[in-house]
Amino acid sequence: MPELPEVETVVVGLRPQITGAKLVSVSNSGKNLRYPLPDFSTLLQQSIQSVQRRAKYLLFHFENGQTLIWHLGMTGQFHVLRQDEAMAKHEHVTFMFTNDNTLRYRDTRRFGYAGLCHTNDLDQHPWFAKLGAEPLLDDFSGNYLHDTVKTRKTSIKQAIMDNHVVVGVGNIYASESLFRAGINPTQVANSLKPKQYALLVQHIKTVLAEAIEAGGSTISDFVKADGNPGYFAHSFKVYGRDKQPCLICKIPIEKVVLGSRASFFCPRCQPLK
DNA sequence: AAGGTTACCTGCCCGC
DNA sequence: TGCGGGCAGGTAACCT
Repeated sequence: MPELPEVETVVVGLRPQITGAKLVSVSNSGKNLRYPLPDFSTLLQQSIQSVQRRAKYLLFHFENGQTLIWHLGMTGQFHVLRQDEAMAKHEHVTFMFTNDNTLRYRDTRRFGYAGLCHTNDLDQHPWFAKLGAEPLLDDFSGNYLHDTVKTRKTSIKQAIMDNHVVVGVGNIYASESLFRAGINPTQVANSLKPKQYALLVQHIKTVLAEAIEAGGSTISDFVKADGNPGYFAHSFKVYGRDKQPCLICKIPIEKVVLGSRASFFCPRCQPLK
């Protein structure tokens, strides 16, 4: 489900609701997520000091120097609810706080996963150690992208969806940023012109920033922490628009499968070179 | 080392 | 109406 803008939206929504809250108990459905859940007992009686995003992970920093790391997978959702509100279908973890609030984790497909790590050791954690650049930071540049994919013969779309290259760009925003940059998704990653790497980087940054501004993209089940959908899906120019007219040149948008992921592009606006 | 395939899981939509 | 196949926003363990 969530790419970087959706995770950022969840973090921004949760932050004011749970920062400072002291954890009193944790319960779970008994079903595993992608991996077994961590032992939450060291977090009991600890307050959440801050909530951050890194790549597509949520980070909950606790006062004892531990960080709860959480990935939403494809269908993960967090909701802050009162303690007396009933457990929803597919709700798998419930965190109870001293202020009568609860943080609930729902995940239909259970591709989400969580882990615990000392905050100072986050960079060495296996989930983070090999990650590429954060797309919204200045070190993600045309030169960086060019240098990072110079040995890659895969498609440019698969390259920008690879966490080792740049984090947070999933299937939707990969197609959308390539359209904006006028680059064909099937183009071999190391064959772009220098200016195209810079252009693509610029468009990845702007499309992600615009999507964050819109509260993310809701296709079927993404919801913000307040339970409402994000609105960026209305701004899709190619994603899911197979056979519909290009918004620029009116010829039909095409669909191609790359790395077993659907990819959408305009053959005229994104010529293969 | 890069790249292809498979697996994890549920729900929905489509065609027969 | 029912069933099977394919597909869905992600990641990583395996192979070659």
